[in-house]
This record gives sequence, structure tokens and C-alpha cells, in this order.
Amino acid sequence: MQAPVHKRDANAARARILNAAQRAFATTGYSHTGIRAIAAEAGTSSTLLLRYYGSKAGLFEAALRDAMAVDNLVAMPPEEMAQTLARTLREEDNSARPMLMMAMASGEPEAAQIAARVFTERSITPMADYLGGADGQVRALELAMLAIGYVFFTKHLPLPGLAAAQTEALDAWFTRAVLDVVRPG
Amino acid sequence: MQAPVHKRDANAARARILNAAQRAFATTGYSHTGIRAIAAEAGTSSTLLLRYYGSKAGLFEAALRDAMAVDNLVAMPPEEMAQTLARTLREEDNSARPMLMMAMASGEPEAAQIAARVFTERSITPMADYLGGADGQVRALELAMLAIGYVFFTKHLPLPGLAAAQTEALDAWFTRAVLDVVRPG
DNA sequence: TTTATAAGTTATCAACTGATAACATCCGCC
DNA sequence: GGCGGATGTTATCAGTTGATAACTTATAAA
Repeated sequence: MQAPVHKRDANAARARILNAAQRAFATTGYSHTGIRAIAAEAGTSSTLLLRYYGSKAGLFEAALRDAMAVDNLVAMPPEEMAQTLARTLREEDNSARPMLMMAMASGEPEAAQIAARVFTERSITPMADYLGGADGQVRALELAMLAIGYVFFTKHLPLPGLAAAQTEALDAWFTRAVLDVVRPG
Repeated sequence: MQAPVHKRDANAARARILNAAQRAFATTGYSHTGIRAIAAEAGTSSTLLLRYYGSKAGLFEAALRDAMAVDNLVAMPPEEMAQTLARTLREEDNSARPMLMMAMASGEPEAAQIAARVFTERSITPMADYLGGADGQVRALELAMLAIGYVFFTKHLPLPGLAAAQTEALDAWFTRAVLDVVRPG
């Protein structure tokens, strides 16, 4: 047999696969990302990937669930939370990754259903609890709409002719809109 | 040969194909919509479809370009325009169709590039001209972000546990946000 | 009436996809 | 020390996809 590149370590392999999947799904989309490509990037084979995660959809769910977390956000005071949410979504690609995965996968019926469920569990619900009140869930959804819209047109779709000055203005508008939702009135 | 269902009429066939494509792309997505399925729904064959539109991507571009138009909107006074934009996006499925097609197709590199180009030409630019001023384009993009976000979570992704009362509250917020962009200050 | 061409069909290809079966090998436990 | 399960690999399948070639038939102009 061909000498294995990595030492035998199932946990490490699982982690490598999960990481490769997150990157791939967020950049190439769902149906255009083959399990062979993910496995290759993780330095293993598609068969092993399937053994660990059951199916491509299972891997997608695991990858999305792992990437999506608002724990650090809901530990901050409201104003700081809003600022941080807007800033991380603007600057760090990793923060926008779950949103990108959702947007990318929303075209595939199977993946879209998974995305909706995971997003509700891991983002909407905790954020609604954090915002509190009778309209907590509605406001969490408003944040989700803003976030998807912003990520969609800044990171996801390569809009031709989007100048830097416009990006700055959009950033300012987005931050203001998030603040208005978090701290209404 | 089998008796043709329709009389020979190239224009009619083209139109049937375009219509079927718009419906299919907006509901099933891009990669999950086969040209065979579109052709069948149009009562013809995939070969004819390809002869008329060159390729699947070509058909997608034609369908999107045909569906996407803001002519009626930019003929209204601002306040009415905002109200109409929000209302049609809320109520009529046909109005949200271009947005759905964009959201669905954004996961496929090829289709996403087409969508970005067509959307810029047919929506962003005319809307920017309509809004006018130095920040016209930025405000047009803000509207686009709001629209995509709203459509995404109300029509596109089937979020489990989204009650009617919440939908109403979201509609109100969305309408208000659109108005704030169109008529700032 | 003849004929060129547009309109439409059937058959088929080559590539890729997710998934499965069968096989090889390393490592911990008794 | 050897045995069994976990870890990993290769080969292969069956289905689907977009696209093309080759073939028919209706229609409109000369």
C-alpha cells in the first residue's frame, strides 16, 4: 500500500475533514463541492469521509453546526455586541463563513433544510433569548436579514463596479442598522 | 415521428421555455434544475432549448434578465415607490422571483457571475439613477441588501417555527427600513 | 411545384456524482 | 504474541448531467 501521509489518528482526520469542508462549502458552494475534493484537501479519501459523517449532507450539517456560534456575542453588553457583530462580519472572513455557507447552500433543497434548522438552533434562538422580551425573536430575525443581505452583496456575489468608497459607506449604514435593531428607539 | 403537441411556432416555444425556466430556477435552484425538466415543462425537448439559448447558463441569463425589471418602480414618486417595493416583495411571488433566482443561483460560480452582472445592469443602476445624488448607488445597494435579506428568510429558506404574528412584525420593520433608505433623515 | 431552411425529434456521448463493497494494515488489549 | 476492531485504501457501480450528432418534417418563398 501507499505510505500514509498522516499518522493514524481518527480525531485528527475528522477535524481535518471538517475544516476542509467548512472552507470548501463556504467558497465553492454545496453541489459544486465534491466529497472527493474535500477529502483530498483533508489528505484522505472520500470513503473515510463518508464513514465518519454518513453522507455529504451529514458532513454539511456537522460543518455548519461547528462553524456557527454566537456564544461570544451573547456574553457582551448590547452596544458592544452590535459593534462586534458588525465589525467581525465586515472584517474577518471566518465570521462570515457560516452566513456564506447558508447563502451558498440555500439553492439545494436538501442542504437548505439543514441550514434553516441549524441556523435557527444555533443563532436565532440564542440571539432571541439574549435580546429578550416579547419581540426578541423578531429582532433576532431582523439581525439575520441584515447580516445575510450585507454578506450577500459584499462577500458572496462579486458585484462588478463596487468601489472602496461605497464599501465604506455601506459598512457605516450596516453598522447603524444593526445598532438600531439591538437598541431600538 | 410522434405528433407534435404544439403547432410550429418558434417564438411561442421560446416563450414557453423562458417561462418554465423562470419558474423552475426560482423554485428548484440552478444546479437542481435540469434542462430536460425545463424542456418537459415547456412541452418540448432539451435539444431545442439548447439551440435557442446556447447553453444552460445562457438560458439562465435570459430568464433572469427578462424577469428582472424596475421600470414600473422608477416611474413613481419616492414614497409610493418604497411602499410598492415593500408590498410587492411581500405579497406577490412573481415580484420576488428575480431575487429568489439570484439567491438560489448564488452558490454556483457560473450562475452567480451572471446574476451579479444582470442584477447590476437591470436593478442597481436604474435604481441608483432614480435615487440620484452622489450616494445614489450606495442607497440602491442598501435597498438590495434589505430586499435579499427579507426574501431570503421569508420566501427562500423554510425557517421552522416562524409564526404569522412574527411575519407581520417583520413586514412592518422591512417596510420602515426601505422607507428610511429611500427618504433618509 | 419544388426546394431550402427552420423547427423539432431520437439516440448517444463523455464526464462527474454520491455511495458501496471488498480488501489491506496498524494498534491496543488479553 | 496474536487477535479483533478501528483506520485507511482501491476498485467499481449506477444514476444524472449538459451537450452534440444525425435524422425527420413542416412551412414559406421562388
